[in-house]
Amino acid sequence: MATGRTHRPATRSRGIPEATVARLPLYLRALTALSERSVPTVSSEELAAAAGVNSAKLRKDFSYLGSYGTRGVGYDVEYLVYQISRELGLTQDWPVVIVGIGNLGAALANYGGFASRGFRVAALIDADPAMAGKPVAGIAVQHTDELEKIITDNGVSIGVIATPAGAAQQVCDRLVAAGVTSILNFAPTVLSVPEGVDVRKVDLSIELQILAFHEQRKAGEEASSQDAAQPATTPVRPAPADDSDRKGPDGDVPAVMPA
Amino acid sequence: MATGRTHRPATRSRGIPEATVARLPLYLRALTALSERSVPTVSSEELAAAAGVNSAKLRKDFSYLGSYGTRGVGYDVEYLVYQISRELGLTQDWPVVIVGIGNLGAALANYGGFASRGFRVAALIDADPAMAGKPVAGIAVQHTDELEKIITDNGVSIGVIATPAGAAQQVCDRLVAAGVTSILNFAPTVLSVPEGVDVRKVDLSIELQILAFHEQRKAGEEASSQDAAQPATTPVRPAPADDSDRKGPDGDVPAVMPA
DNA sequence: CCATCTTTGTGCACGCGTTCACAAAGACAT
DNA sequence: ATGTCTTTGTGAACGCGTGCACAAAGATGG
Repeated sequence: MATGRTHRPATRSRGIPEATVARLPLYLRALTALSERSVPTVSSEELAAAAGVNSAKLRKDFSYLGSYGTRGVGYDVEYLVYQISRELGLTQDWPVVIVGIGNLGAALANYGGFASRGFRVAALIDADPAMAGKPVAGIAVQHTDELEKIITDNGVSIGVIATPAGAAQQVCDRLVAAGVTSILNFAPTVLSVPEGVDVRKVDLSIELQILAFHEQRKAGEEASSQDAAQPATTPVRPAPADDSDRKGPDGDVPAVMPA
Repeated sequence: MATGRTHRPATRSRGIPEATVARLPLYLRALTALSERSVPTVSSEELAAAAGVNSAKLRKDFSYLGSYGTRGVGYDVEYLVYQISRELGLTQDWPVVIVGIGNLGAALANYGGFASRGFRVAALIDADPAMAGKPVAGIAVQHTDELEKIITDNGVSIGVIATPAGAAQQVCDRLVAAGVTSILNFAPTVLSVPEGVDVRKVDLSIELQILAFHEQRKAGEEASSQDAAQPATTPVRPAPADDSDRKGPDGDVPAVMPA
């Protein structure tokens, strides 16, 4: 996923497919809920329903971890919680730093799900000197100048970037230089990192745009013609030397455009 | 389930693959930046680098939209911005409601990227009566009781859920019943919705757990054995008939072993 | 101990997505 | 015009992920 250049297999994570890894937290959450209700065992069918996936997929996912089920019975909830936690590395403590304590950064710092499972907010960092010392979520914000020291002193390997887009790459570079090897990026920018550093991005506006696409498709089966027909700026084609037999702006793939 | 048609095409959105749709916002962002710098044209190679993807992939993605490039030159930036915007449905206005104005909800309401491109925060809704009338990001929070009326009056089709997990499904149901057909879910829960409703989820702790997995792998190439060996609760196996030679909690290298 | 029933674990096939590699198309110089 | 050079658009191959369908494994009852 890293925006680096080389194309890593990315899926050869010790034999466990990336798609499976992405679902393990989902299973873990469902299992934890069952555990709190003292449910001793669960079948793949039940657990799959709770996690919102196909039961065959769930069984195949678990098969990558080992044979932890009992045929005819199902899976032992507690045991599975432990196994998945261990596989995800949640049995150890992960100190995390959040850089950029604006609205979003503060919300993340206050987010309960953070500290709940293995993750601990080691520090909050912001570039604004006025923020320094101010407590957010019970933790005093520190200035960006301290970044390198904080990372090394606390052995932080996971960083969260919640800065404006303009500062993200610079912050990223400093985090990586200081030893961070996993980054969760909330800034709307593509981060480029060296090989071996993982980057995952959470991008609000991208998600909304994807929804808008499907929404338009759903609504625009027969009534979307006038909306996009007259934009502010006329969609003039770049005028390619010869404009005679162009297929037209809509080309051969009319997509949503009415015939 | 999707028993209606051919088992959930999901990707047959009129010829444009889902994976491509997910990248269009990325291209659009890079193109917008170029546009602001008054760059007239851009090659697939340059744009791909800016978006952090492979150039062949980018060209193929664009080919689904039509033939908008000029061989030997590249793509006209302005024209492409328009085409992608139109394809994503960003040439029209999308009123959005945010339900759950806690730390996260408030941060989302303040998020600039929201209103910037086609999306408009039509209302903020919270279940806490004390919040009602209080302005957040310049908009007065309204009580949950008004939810249905707000949706229908404003013609809202996109809803953002930023409530606690416990309330998410209920809120979701009400949104859908009121006419919302696209939901962006920030609550750590699996939402179940009827056919025809799109749900995208943004889950902080899942992203962190995925990072932790890779982090553990990177760090644990030779030192991960003792960490998980002594958990608080001993990972007792559910005691199957035979417990002889289990691979053990840290006997990794399970199933698939690369040749 | 045997028969039956439940549920796991997985072989297999299929389809989507990615990438390579190259022919087609157009710009540009002569 | 013609040739050369650049860059697009895409055919084809390959690999990953998904879901079906079933045999193996174990529980349970007689």
